[in-house]
Amino acid sequence: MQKQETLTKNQKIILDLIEKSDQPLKAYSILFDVKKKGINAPLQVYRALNKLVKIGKIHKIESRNTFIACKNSKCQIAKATVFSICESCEDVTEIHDHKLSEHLRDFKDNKGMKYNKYNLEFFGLCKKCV
Amino acid sequence: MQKQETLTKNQKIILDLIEKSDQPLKAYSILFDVKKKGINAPLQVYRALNKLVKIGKIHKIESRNTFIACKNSKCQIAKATVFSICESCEDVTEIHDHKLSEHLRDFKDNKGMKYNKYNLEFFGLCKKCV
DNA sequence: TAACGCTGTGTAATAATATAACATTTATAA
DNA sequence: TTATAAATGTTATATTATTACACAGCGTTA
Repeated sequence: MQKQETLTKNQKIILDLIEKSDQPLKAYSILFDVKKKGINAPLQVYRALNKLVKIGKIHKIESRNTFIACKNSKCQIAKATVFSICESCEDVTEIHDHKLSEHLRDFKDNKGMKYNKYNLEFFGLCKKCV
Repeated sequence: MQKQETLTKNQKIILDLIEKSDQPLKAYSILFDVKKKGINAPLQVYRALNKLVKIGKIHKIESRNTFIACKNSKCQIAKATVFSICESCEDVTEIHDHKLSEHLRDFKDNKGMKYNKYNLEFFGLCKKCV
């Protein structure tokens, strides 16, 4: 078990906000929203975001510079992430596919590289936008 | 066949530079390097980069905001990219793994999403940095 | 208790990445 | 030739993220 009780005030405020949104949020939109709670500077937001990413509570969507809560309770460390992104409406969903995860986890290149993490982003059009 | 002869002057200058580097380059470091060739503004660089990405000559490493040439002559459109990234020395290699590509290409989620592109980034430590 | 290391805080300034808006030019196609 | 799509050059600005510094809180341990 991870000790999630140890989140600090700022970290909790920001995690709460992200968890309440089903879509990814941008750092500066988070900043705007938490100003009423006394968080005033970008750095305060980025520090909390970095920590939350580190402990696997949220993920960063690299191609969009946004942050989304991890719904998978098992996913305690951000080692392996797969997202589906609609290029029209920007809707993002985290994918948990056992078979795919297996393949990615087991992947070996021919360079002797030691992997500890991966991030996969699928792009396309969702049902609504097709 | 793609008509690669149709690259414009700016596009050629920037593609040349990226191709000569075996490691990914940042937009503003490219800008610095091409100033002597009369390219003066960020937008000129970004326009060329975007075009080159679009036609598959280069790829963007999303987690690093850098651009790397595609060594695979078949890779004419940037639909499917896999990179290995060393978190210590930041060395980046493009991976072409047939089996992996098959799995990714064939991936279907349960949302009825229509994919046209994916990007996968593996992180770890390269031989030198282990 | 005191000294230390570690993590987090608050604040100001600034760096790094990327785009908007506009006028103009060049290339391609009808 | 005209028109139309794509690229250019330029200025300004938006967006994303970090550096630097002073300090507070907490657990360890000497």
